[in-house]
Amino acid sequence: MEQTCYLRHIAYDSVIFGFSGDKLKILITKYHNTGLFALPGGFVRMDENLNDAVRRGLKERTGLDNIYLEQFYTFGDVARFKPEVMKTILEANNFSTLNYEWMLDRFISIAYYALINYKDVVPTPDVLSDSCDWYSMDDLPPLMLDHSEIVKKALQNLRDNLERRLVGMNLLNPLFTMNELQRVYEAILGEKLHRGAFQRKILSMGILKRHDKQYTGAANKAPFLYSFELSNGAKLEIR
Amino acid sequence: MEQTCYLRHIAYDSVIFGFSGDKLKILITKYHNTGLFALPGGFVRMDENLNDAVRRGLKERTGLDNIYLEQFYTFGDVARFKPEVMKTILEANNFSTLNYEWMLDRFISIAYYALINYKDVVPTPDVLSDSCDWYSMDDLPPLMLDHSEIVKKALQNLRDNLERRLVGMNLLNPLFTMNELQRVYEAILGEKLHRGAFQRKILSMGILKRHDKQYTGAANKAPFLYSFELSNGAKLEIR
DNA sequence: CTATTATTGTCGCAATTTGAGACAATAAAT
DNA sequence: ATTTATTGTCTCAAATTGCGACAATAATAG
Repeated sequence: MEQTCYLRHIAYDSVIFGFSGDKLKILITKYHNTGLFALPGGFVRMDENLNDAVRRGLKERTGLDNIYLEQFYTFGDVARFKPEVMKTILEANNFSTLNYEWMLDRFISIAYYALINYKDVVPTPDVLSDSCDWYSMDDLPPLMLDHSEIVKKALQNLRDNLERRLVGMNLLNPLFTMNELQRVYEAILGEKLHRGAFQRKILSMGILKRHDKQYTGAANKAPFLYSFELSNGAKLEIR
Repeated sequence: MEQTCYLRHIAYDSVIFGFSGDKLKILITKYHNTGLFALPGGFVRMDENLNDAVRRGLKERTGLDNIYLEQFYTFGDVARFKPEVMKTILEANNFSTLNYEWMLDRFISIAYYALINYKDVVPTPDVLSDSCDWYSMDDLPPLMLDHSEIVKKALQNLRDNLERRLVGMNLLNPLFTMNELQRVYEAILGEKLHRGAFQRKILSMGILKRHDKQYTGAANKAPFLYSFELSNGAKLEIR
């Protein structure tokens, strides 16, 4: 983690979405001894693709490879330059600000959102953080710098892309019921959808493969399980 | 243009769209004595917002303020790091590579697209370029580095945003006919649209104000002129 | 002044998509 | 066997879209 290792002035932040208990959640880290909450982020090595840097960070935080990842905006206002904040974090961790002076510079942050299966993840804090935990989108702690704005824009982008790309299933198990999928869509869009119309629409797209029924033990008709599968050689991008 | 003035490793590129002769066009600059074509780009000052840097560059290139501008992607692959190219440009302009060594570093580029009224612009080359001219999207010269990819992605984004935001009119005069607007949409989407359906749809959105007719001298019914105007307090963002 | 021509604003109709409710099927409990 | 909750599917109305048609009209030609 030396100065020469990373591109100066460049950082990334990631909004990592998961779905649990009918709620859309994201991963938030908390820095040691500071009470500061932040999005998981990191820096780009000199010899590393930007996208690869983000995937590396995601791997460290979630243990997952092959995550659905989307870049959505780059934040570059001068107002986000607040060296005191970074200084606080470094000092709270007994990092000499001499060696890490480059971290006190102005940064531009490229923001990504990721969709992962909540169950697959054991959130792991990094060196500076003492926790990395899920928070419901409707119950986030106050975030440092402009991270609240980043989250807001991430959700906005996810919603916009929900129909065009077919990303809902990335938040679920490989096998899921129609009801689970609908609840994911409802959590993302923040509104109730009509069951019949939703089922009809999704099925008409021909991207789901139907499997055996799921017998949950509940006293009612068992739902089919589905997996995401392009039957014909259809492209992922709709339209 | 000294080293200390700009943020290292950070550049922007802009895809500036105009509409003329039923064609969608963009501005391309050509560097002195090199035969290299590129998108208009620039750097971010230490004390300057990223978005402001782009607007500053746009102002220099087009003379226009208040341009419709959209950030769409940040390109950060290592593969775009080709110091020879920049060196060629600097040497062709008799710029000492000593003073401009920072320009030979690896850069991450934040890409924007702009929509402007073709007629309003007198394209102006910068210090390093000997021309800044319009090129039809279907007849672009070979562009340096990954600039062709940037253009491709810009068009893709513009198309995706065309319905959601109502951006077509930014390429036209304040007063325009329905036919002109349709031709803009067709140029962007790259397909013919049905006249009746287009008119009905646009008018139903209630965002156009109808003005007097335009008597062109042609032997046919004169079309109405329209301007873009939100009648009720509607938001620009649709949906 | 009348006929012609090209283009415009608008309408009608069929086809398609969407919203909302209804109903039979069914897995498990009573 | 009956009840309960949920599922898959259907029907019908409402809204949207694709496509052609028609009258209106600005200028020109005769």
